[in-house]
This record gives sequence, structure tokens and C-alpha cells, in this order.
Amino acid sequence: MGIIREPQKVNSIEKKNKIIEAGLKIFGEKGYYNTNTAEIAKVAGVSTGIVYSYFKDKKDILLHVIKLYFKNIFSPIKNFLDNLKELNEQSLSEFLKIAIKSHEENYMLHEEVIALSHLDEDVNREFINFELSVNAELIKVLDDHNLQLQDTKERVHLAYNFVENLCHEYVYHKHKSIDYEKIIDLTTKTLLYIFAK
Amino acid sequence: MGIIREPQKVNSIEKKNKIIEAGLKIFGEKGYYNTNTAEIAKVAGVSTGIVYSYFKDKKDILLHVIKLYFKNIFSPIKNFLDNLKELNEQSLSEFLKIAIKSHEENYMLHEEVIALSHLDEDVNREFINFELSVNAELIKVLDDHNLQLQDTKERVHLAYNFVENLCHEYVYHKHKSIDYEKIIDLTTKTLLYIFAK
Amino acid sequence: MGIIREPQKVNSIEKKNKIIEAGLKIFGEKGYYNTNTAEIAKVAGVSTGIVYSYFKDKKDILLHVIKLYFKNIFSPIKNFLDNLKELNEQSLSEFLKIAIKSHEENYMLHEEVIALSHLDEDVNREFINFELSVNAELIKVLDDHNLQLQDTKERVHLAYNFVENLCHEYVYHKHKSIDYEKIIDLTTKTLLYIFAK
Amino acid sequence: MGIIREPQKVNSIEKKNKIIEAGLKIFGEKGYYNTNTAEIAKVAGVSTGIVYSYFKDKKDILLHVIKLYFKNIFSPIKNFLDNLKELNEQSLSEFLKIAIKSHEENYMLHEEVIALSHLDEDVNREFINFELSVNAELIKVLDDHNLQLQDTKERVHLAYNFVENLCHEYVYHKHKSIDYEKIIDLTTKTLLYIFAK
DNA sequence: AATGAATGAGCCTTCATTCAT
DNA sequence: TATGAATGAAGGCTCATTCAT
Repeated sequence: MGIIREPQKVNSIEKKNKIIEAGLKIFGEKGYYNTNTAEIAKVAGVSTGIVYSYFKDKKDILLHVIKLYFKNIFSPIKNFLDNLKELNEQSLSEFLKIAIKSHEENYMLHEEVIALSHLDEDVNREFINFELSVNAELIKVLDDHNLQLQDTKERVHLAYNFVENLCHEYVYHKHKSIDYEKIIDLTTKTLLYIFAK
Repeated sequence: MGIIREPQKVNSIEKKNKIIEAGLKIFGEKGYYNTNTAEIAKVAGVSTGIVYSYFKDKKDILLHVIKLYFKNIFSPIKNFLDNLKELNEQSLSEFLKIAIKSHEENYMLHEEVIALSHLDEDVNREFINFELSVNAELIKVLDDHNLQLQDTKERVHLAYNFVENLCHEYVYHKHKSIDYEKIIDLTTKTLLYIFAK
Repeated sequence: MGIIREPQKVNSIEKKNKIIEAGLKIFGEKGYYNTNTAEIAKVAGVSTGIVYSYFKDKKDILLHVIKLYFKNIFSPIKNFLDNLKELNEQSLSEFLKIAIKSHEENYMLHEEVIALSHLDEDVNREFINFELSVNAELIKVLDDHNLQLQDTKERVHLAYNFVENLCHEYVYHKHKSIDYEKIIDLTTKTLLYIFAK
Repeated sequence: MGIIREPQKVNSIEKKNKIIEAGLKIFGEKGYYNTNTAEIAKVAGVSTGIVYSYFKDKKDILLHVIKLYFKNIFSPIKNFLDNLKELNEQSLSEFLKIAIKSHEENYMLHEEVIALSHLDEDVNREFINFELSVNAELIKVLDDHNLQLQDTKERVHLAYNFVENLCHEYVYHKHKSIDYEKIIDLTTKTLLYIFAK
């Protein structure tokens, strides 16, 4: 057939979402290249054939998965920032916990996506868009709190990566000898430093 | 036959290295899963068969590639740190430039390795070993300069990631609107903050 | 994916059987190791890929082929024995002819299987099971005809091999100078001797 | 090069024999198709390259191995028959023991060779020659003892297979429930029957 | 819309044979 | 003669994608 339908009926939309969610789960667990479409379909509870009615090809699934993934981790962060009253050590620390929590689901996917972003133009675009969204949100917060800093973009960028690292470190638990309370504390203080005039 | 030759003759060692270098190049460019052994052999200028005289399987090539990659980026960093006279804003800034430079060759591989490290035990081991080596080196530097800090490990860990991010940001050039001079400057200051008592 | 389908639809069952029959034919003609999966698929009239939907691997095809082969040669023998009225020179001679006839299809496979049975546990199991089935059948016949012999197992075993040899000799036609009528006659008499009290 | 040397020097002859003996050992253990030339060379203690100075190809090694194998099992049998004084139950029983003993080394090879004989003309020729040699020897023995039987060839042929079966059964020990003393006894008696006028 | 059987190109790996030394 | 590194064709198996139903 080759024609990709944008599903209209509720039933179909649900099916498409099932596939994306299945991809989200398995791509994270086994990696994109170690997951085959039959497996995605199976986890989604649909037939292999129908996948190609909703998606152009395997990469198309990946792109949708990435979108969903970013939505998932962005949503609680945005929510927190929108309701942020004051920018201080305490609220920052809370923010970090929210960020960590939002990474705890499907954290494996994140670095897979980073890696894929170097190999594929479309993945890369999704990735950059996500970062820009987050950063825009952060800049808005800074503006809202009248923190007119110089080099805002650069500071936000650093902070963004800083938080990302903390989250990954936290969820991977790779370094046994590290005290996570201390790391969070240090990160909070450093972030405050970064945003100090 | 399945017996892996550890090459004795200079010629053979060169050949083995050629294969590893070919892997370094192509794994970075196309990713591990998108590269086939025939291509590695071709770039290395050998036959497909001989590859399996030097390496157990494709993953074995990857592990050697990773080792080489880490050696490549670790070597100039270690060299710099060993000869470091003083720890100040200027030397830190220099350090960052060295680190960036050391990432500029085959920088694409780095995140591929991170992603693979979640999927493969052996890759993960190599990765952690690398981080530990770097961190050990950094801690040694701090000791040598009599900076007896609390929470050294945690600070070094943060700093490590911070520098890594800077390097990746720099070599990937993803964010067009960012001023890299400013980023380096900010990073330097933040690092100093992290290592301040 | 690695999931082996046990075919449900008639069409699929036929396809699976086609593959087994193709294996039966080619393994006999060229030997297991000289036959590649592409050839099996071609003779079966299917694609190489589908073979692995029905069989775990190449050896799995072999095991199914062996089962079919043994079924083919066992079935007429069992049929004859079940309807055997009397045990005498004439019925024995008839039996030998039936046995020979049952070996005439795909006779080449037999010794291939014997050889493989020394190299592979699973093949060996199939082989022993077959022998046991035949011997059990023979013992039942002896019991039914009230021939309470000593050392029944041993006698049946000898007889079994004796008949096997005759069949192979007959179908392979290796020894040009041998008179097959005489051989059958001699074999009949010797079998009677073996089963005499 | 392509020219096969018939080794003249003692050293070379020994080397050639080493290769054949290595083949005898490994072909028996792992089968012809599961053994590669590198392994044969290794077991023989020579280089892979030199193998092709003494043998045309892998099958050529096989043919030499088969010749050696047949020589090995034929030699003690011929020796026994040449010195046979009388043909009776006792001497037959002794003969069977000799035959069994001669099969105990490299017994696995035997059925491999039988299987290969169906796939390869040259192997088949070797095999038939061997049987003819043994049978000729047996016929000579019968003549020497003035047993002028009818259908000598056919009887000898049956007897030959009978003995073969016993030997294989004995060395493979496949059937746990069988009493080997009884089998030998039964075989002896049956052989006497076969050779009775 | 949906199924899942079927396709066939492509991949990793092995190994008989050759060749430079 | 001898070595063993090197070749490259071929094999078993996987999987993204298509197609008959």
C-alpha cells in the first residue's frame, strides 16, 4: 500500500499510541537496533502488518517514540516551572528531584537517542527541538523572576546539561562510591552560582 | 579455527591496529550497528576473513576501538595534568581547551559508546574504567595542590561531567546561537566554584 | 524473531511438510553438510526466510526429516507385523521383501543418519527411539505367537541388524557379484535359526 | 604450487603419516565436515600450508585416512585368519573378540565412512575394496578348510555384516539392556549355522 | 482495517586453499 | 621444504517490509 494513514477513529488512534508506547518500552530496554518490528507489534498487541499502516518505516516509529519520550520528561518539568513561586536553594532542590523522577521511567532511552541523533538528521532535529523547548521554558522562568542576567542562553545551557547529568547519574547508579545526597546538594549550590549575577 | 592470534610480528601488529583504526573511524561515522565487518575490513585494507584472526567477533573489535578511543582522549588530558603548575582560572581554561581538542578526533563515537554501555556489560566496564582513570587523575591533581576538600569524589564527578558536556557541546556544534567563548568562560568559573572550599 | 510457528492452517502445515520432504530428498542425495538452507527452501518452493519460521535451525529440519524417514520405513513394517498370521519361512521371506521395499525410498539417508548419530545427541536419540520401536514391535509379535524364547532382546537385536543389512545391501546394490535371491533365502533361514528355541 | 609430492625422505614420509594419523583421530571424533584442515595440521604438528604439499585437497586426506583405517582393522583379522587351525565354535568366538578389538580404536570413523561412501565415488571405491579384501580372505579360509559350500559369496557376505554389527554394537554400547556375552554367543552359533552345509 | 505468512537482501562468521616469506 | 598469514566465497540466520486474504 504505502499510504500512511493518520488514524481518525478513536480505536485507531489508540492502536497507534500502543505501538509508540511499545517502542518506548523496548527501545529503552534493548536499544533501537536490537529491537525488531515484530517484537514491537507483539508488545503493542497488534499485527506486524498494521504497523506499516501507521508508520512509514521503523525509523518513523522511533521518531514518534522520541517525541513521546520528550513529552513525558518535559511535562512534569514544565508543570513545576509554571507554578514556581520563588527561585532559591529550596525550590531548586525540589526541581532537581522532579527532574530525576521524570527521568526514572525509560531513562535508558535517553542516551540511545543522543547516540542516534549523531547518526540521523531527523532524530537530531527532534533532540534539538526538545532542548530548545526546555531552555525556552527556563529562560521564561528567569524572566518571570526578573533575573536579567548576561549570557542567559549560555547559563541556561550549562544548567540544563548539569541537571541532565545529575539525573542520569542518579538513575544509572553507576558509581557505587558516590553519595547522592551530597551530589544533589552540590548541584543545587552550583546551579545557584551559575544563575547568580 | 577460532584461535585468536595475538600478533607478534610488527606487520601483524600494524594490521591489527589498522582494523581498530578503521573501526574507530566507521563506528563513529555510521554507528556500530550500521557498520558491517566487510566494510571495516575494506577500510582497513584487509580481507574479511583475517579480521577474525585478530578479533573474536565484531564486538571484540568494538571493545578494542573503545579502548583506543579512550586512550586517545585521555592521553593529552593526563599529560596536561601531570605538568600542571598551578590551579587557577587560566590553567583551567587551558585545560578545557586541551580537553576539547582531545575530543575533536572521533568525537562521534563517544555517545555511541555511552548508549552501548547500557546494552552491553563489557562496553560498560570499559566505560566505567575510563571514568575512574580520569577521576583518579583529577583527585591526584587536587591532592598535589594541597586542596583538601570535603566530598572530593562528588566534586570531581560533577566537574568531570561538566567538562565532558562542554567538549561535546563544542565539537557537535549543535546550538548555533550559543557563544562558545562565553560558555568556556562560564565553565571555567563554575569549575573554580566547584573546587572552592 | 525466533518464535517457531507450529502451523495451524492447512496451507502452513503443507508448507512445513514441503520443507521436510525437501530435506528428506536432498539430505539423502547430497548429505546434510553439503546441503544449504537456501537449497532446501528452493526445492520446497519457499523462501529461505520462511524456513526459520517453522524450524529453529538447520538441525531442527534434520530432526524432522529423520522422524519422517523413520516413519516412512517403520509404517509398512508395523503394518505387516500387525497382520501377521503365522511365523514361518514364507511369511519371513515376505517380511523381508516388505522391509526392503520400505527402504527403497530415500535409502541414502539411513547411513547418513547413523553417522550423524555419533556426532549429535538429538539425532542419536531419534535413532535409538526408532530401534526401540521396531524391536518392541518384533517382541510383541514373538509374544503373540507364543514363542517364549530365552534372550529375546538379544535375538531380536541380532535379527534387526540382520534385516537392516539385507535391506541396505539390496538397495545400495554395491556388490555386483552377489545373487540377491540367494541372500534373501539365506537370510530367511538364518532368521528362523535365530528364533528357533 | 599445485604439485603433489610423493615424499621421498624419511622425514617427509613421517610428516605425511602424521597428517593421516591426525585425520584418523579427528575425523573419527568430530566427523569429516566438522574438522577443518587447520585443526588436522595442528594435531599433526605441521603447518597448514604443508598439508597441501602432500595432499591434493581435504578429500585426499580423507582417502588416505580411510586406507589407513581399513589397514588397521584388517591387519589383525588377516593375521588371525592366516594362522587359523580349525574352524569351530571356539575359534569363531576368538575371531569375534579379535574383530571387536580391532574396531575399538576409531570405531566412530567407520560409519562416517559408510555415510561418505554414498556421497563420494572415491570413498565408495575404497570401501568396496576393503569389503572385497576381507571377503576374499574369508573365502580363502573356507577353501583352506575344505568347506566347499554353495553360495559362498553370499554366506560370507552375510557373515561379514553380522560380525560388523556385533563389533559396532559392542563398541558403541548403545543398548544398555543388552547382555553382550549372550550376543557374542548367539552370533557365534549363528555364524556356525551360516557356514554349515 | 487487519492479519501474519512470506520474501529476500544482508549480515556475521568459517574455512579450504593460496601465497609471500 | 616449510610456515602461517591472508584470501574471499559461501553458509546459516535475521528482519524490515510487502502481500494475499
